[in-house]
Amino acid sequence: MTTRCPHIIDDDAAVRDALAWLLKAHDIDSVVWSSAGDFLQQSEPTSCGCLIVDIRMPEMSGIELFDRIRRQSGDLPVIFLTGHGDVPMAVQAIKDGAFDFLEKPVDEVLLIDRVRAALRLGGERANVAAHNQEIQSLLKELTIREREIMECVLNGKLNKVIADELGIAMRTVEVHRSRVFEKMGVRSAVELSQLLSSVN
Amino acid sequence: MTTRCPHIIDDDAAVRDALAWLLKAHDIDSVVWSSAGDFLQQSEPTSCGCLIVDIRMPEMSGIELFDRIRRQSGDLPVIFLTGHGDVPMAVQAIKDGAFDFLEKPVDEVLLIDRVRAALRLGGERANVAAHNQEIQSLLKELTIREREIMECVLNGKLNKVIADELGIAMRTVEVHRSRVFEKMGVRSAVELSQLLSSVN
DNA sequence: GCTTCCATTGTGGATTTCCGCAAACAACAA
DNA sequence: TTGTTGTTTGCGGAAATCCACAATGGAAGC
Repeated sequence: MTTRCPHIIDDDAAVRDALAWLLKAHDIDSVVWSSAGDFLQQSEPTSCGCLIVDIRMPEMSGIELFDRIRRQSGDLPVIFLTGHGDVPMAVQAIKDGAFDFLEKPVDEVLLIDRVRAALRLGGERANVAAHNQEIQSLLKELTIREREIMECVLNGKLNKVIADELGIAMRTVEVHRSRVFEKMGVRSAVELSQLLSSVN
Repeated sequence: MTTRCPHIIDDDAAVRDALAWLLKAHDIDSVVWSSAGDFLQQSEPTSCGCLIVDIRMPEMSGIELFDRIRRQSGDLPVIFLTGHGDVPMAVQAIKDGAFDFLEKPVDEVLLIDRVRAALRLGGERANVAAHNQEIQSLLKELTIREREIMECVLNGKLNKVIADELGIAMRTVEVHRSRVFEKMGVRSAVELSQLLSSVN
């Protein structure tokens, strides 16, 4: 929830400074990196609102970087910049979930617009991710048995049925069920179902 | 559930016949159209599994067609073919939800692969759409009051609370609630919640 | 050995849901 | 006028949920 801003990755110092300057001229602070590796290792995950990546880099290509970001930094909106892009590359990037794919020289107005949109989307995604994170940590608090009972409850089974299937007393099911609700912070099976519907 | 196959739209008879022949050589039947308008007006919606569209057409461009398909025929996977495509066009197409964007001359193996994938996706989408259609038609059977009570139930409210909020007797709520379950073909609030989670 | 956590079960009562049977009232169509 | 549909309500009982209080046994950790 802090100051999420675009991070620029480009091996050409002149280019990335020009980009940063352009953004700054539109009141957008940014962070620059000279390589994808530096970004992945040193960047503060919470500071990054979107990525602007030059696709023609030594060491690690933008596409390759994109793959790693998917795993590490969650789903950050990535704007690819390229001087030598072709259609298949652009298609693949977008299909893989890139936010945009722009050719250099890029129209300034267009770029600023896309950066703003990417930051907006990045913020939304971060919120969703944070929410999912909360749910996951709640789920982690459940014991195995509780998770088991929860599954049954989510399948709409009655306590009696669950008790029968698991070969335990109904009272036990009630206790687990109650504890699941308590730990998950809900008060009914419906709430639980809706809470988890966004995750699963 | 009948024989969904690719539909080819191209104003050049030689091209579309060549495409149809190529597909046939791989055991894929297809239907050809000489214009987007013809397709939109005359095609049987249930016969179409995916679209192969040349983007350089008179009358109506592929992009324009794509827009109309979105509205009319649901979400059919669309493979764009183009001889003069550029990166921005491709990016826009994919972002708008096109299945793929291929440049001519297209590699035969690649095309066949993409067509097969598009057909597969088209089948899945058709199933999902059919399922949603069913749910929608079920929802349409509900009376206004029933929908109202359903909303409350989905919010996890107890009958007592609902009755209080709506200023009616608890028994009335029970009746509506019961009828909602009956009409929607579920047996509990949880099932109802999960049934609707995919739609809403 | 002791503590903590987990799973288990019981009793008993309050609350809620589920449901059949019965019926009143209004709006609207045949 | 008659019939249908939607909304409303009551009664009463069976079934299920919710919950406080109380307790046992096993496994893991200190």
